[in-house]
Amino acid sequence: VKGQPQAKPHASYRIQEFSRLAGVTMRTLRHYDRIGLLRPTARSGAGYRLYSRQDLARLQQIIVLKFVGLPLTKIAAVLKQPGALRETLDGQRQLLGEKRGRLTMAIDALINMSMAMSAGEEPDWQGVATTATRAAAGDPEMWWRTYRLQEARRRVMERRRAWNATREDYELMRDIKAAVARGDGPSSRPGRALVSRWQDAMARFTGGDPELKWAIDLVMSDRASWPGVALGPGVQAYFDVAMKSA
Amino acid sequence: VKGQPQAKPHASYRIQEFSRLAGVTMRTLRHYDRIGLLRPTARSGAGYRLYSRQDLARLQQIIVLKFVGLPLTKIAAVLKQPGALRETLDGQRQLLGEKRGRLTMAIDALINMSMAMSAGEEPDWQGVATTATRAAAGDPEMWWRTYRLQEARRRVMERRRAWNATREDYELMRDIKAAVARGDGPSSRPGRALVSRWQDAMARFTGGDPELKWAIDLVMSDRASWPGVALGPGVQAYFDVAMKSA
DNA sequence: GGAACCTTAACGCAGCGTCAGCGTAT
DNA sequence: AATACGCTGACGCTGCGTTAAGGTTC
Repeated sequence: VKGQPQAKPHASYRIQEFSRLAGVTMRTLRHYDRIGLLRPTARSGAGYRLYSRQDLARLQQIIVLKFVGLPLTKIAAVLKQPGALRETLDGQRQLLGEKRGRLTMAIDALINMSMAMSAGEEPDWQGVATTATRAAAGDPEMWWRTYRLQEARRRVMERRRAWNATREDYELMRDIKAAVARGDGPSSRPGRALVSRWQDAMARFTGGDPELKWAIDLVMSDRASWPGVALGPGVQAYFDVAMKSA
Repeated sequence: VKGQPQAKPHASYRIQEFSRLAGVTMRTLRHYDRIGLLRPTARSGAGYRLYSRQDLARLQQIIVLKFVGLPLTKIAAVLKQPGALRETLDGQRQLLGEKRGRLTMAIDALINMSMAMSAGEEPDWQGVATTATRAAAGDPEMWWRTYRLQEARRRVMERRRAWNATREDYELMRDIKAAVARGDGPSSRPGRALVSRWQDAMARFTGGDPELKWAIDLVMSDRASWPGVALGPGVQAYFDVAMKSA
């Protein structure tokens, strides 16, 4: 009755074959069906689920979104409203970054405990407990901020290594310094042009990476602790404006 | 009846005060009580839970162990058998490292998708899906290993930056090279002494950090891809023996 | 006697794994 | 008639949050 050799035309995969094809379990597929996340294209007379190629494409999207940590309900939402995808993913990136920060803290705690025990001491339960409760509460206390800052610095440095500044960039810095020296602020007429040039440069630097943008923002907002890299308050003002309106 | 001003002597904290003291919710305390993880020292006549200082100490240990990702059942186990603590923590370190690796992969995936979308393209759903299923399965395929390797390299490099080699270390390397040149292998009589010196040096380098040891092992086992750092197969043999028997 | 505090019991949550009990295709 | 495959419940798991309905202390 069926003759096609390769391409199954319609909705020809039964659940087992389909699950192996996609690398998920059958139980998962039934679950997705029940909650309405991925309904098979058709059902056989006996009620067998019949999946198609389109189903596979959709399932792969689901897998990816699950991999980046989205809950199934949000996955359903973004698949229904693809316009919100960008935003959702960017938010997710932020979130994963924080998670990684906490993981790093936990790993560091383990290292410290390990070292203490190697030295025959008791681990500092109380100290770690304080850090832990703060981190769990998402408390923006010193410790936590420090970690986010570290992560942010790491990212900015990484990017900077892979980056080679163009002549434009140097000219921009020169022009901004000159403007500051003349007393032109970022909201003056020539200043606004500089701000927009700065934004362009930043966009090139970040490559449209919002996490990197956040990182830069974080690092710059910590300028109090920057040692010798004083840009001067005038230049700083340019940065602030460029950042806020970007 | 009670007169002590500061130090509550016996079991004087009721649940609310105690929860605030420790930074956990009352519900959590009740939960721990029910599952037998942390029973209050006493109960009042009316059945109120009464916690003591010892309870606080134990709770802090629990908090720490939870922070590093141990499930409550395992926490109960290691608190009952403190001898297994070392091992448990080391295993946990390994596990968290892997988790962080997967998080990094997810973040990278997000970055790639973000870049694709910025360029007006569709994200590579299928490609990411493959990676995702492999990572989820803990599949020791290329990708996965690559990530573990990257992490391992990062750790070794980090440590190396903070490390300054002593004269002993240089002498050790010289001696080993000499031994190899003479044809003495790691199982020869003089060779065994060198192996044990190497182990000592490694112990100093890792500071008793098993994750770092794993990292070194991983990086070294990938020697095929080391570019110019050829130690020569003779030296390599020393390393392998030292590593295996450490 | 009212406010603040305590108790137990029980449902809900996310994302499936894992039976159990029963049809279907071949 | 055996075997592999499919179906729908329904409970279990983790670590609590969150009512609900009621006692205790001051």
